Amino acid sequence: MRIPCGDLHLEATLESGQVFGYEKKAAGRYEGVLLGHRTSLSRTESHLVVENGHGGLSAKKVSDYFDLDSDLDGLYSLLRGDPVLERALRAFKGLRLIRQDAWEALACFILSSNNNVKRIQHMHRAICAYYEKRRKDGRGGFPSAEEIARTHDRVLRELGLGYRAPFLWATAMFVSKNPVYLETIARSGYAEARARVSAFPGIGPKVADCALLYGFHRLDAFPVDVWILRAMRKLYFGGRRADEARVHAFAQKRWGAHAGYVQQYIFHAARRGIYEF
DNA sequence: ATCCAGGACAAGT
DNA sequence: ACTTGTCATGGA
Repeated sequence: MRIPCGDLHLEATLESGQVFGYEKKAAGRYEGVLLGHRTSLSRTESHLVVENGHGGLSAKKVSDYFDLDSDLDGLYSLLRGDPVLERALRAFKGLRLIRQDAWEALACFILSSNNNVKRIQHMHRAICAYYEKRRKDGRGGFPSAEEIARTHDRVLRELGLGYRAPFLWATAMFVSKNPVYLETIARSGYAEARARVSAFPGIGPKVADCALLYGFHRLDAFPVDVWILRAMRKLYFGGRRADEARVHAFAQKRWGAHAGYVQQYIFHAARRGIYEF
């Protein structure tokens, strides 16, 4: 399948810490389970190339997944008006926020606390492998809340999740017993949605923002992790030790509905050494 | 070996 | 309201 798209930075999109299920197989080529389908992803100059052996994926679903129908011109003009953000734009224009599965995003970012991207990817791979192996059908991808809730949390520890295992298990239990709750969150305003997500065990303000941004496409969410904190302190607070809450409030006031995208560009630029800390 | 990683949480000021 | 110690685990 070939999808016309001039403005998608595939590498930045898949490697900027918003999804953990894609492996780079070669320069510019990735493999992973996209909306439940095993795929290989790559680009030409003008198209996104999706190889999907078993079928079942439509161009529209993929286009929606990569947010390709959203016009980013408003974001780009905002980024160009700020010398700090302009540098990130120049490096990673076409970085897009994926509309990934809400449950998977929620689960993955429970695993992200006090952790690094490489090991989160490793945990994701271990979890998928475990559940794929014990399924009757050959279905791939991240386990549903029901599947995880059915497992003993000792299994999750053995998969290497550490102290996060009981957090993930308890959240899976709640979500599987309250199947419409994620939709309730999706319909809530930002503050209420953030409070609801934060009520899950192992989810505080930062992970809640990640879940809202990546799992619910709430573009006003602004996750403040250690990278964002460092970058924002240096770039916007003159090196002062502003805490997470102040940085969060500053970003939402300054960037509003674009805060989530701004965060993604700053985060990736900081991690890739654009701002040289 | 010690420190750090897309933090959360409880306990102590 | 703000600071501190602790929680598994692997890589640097």
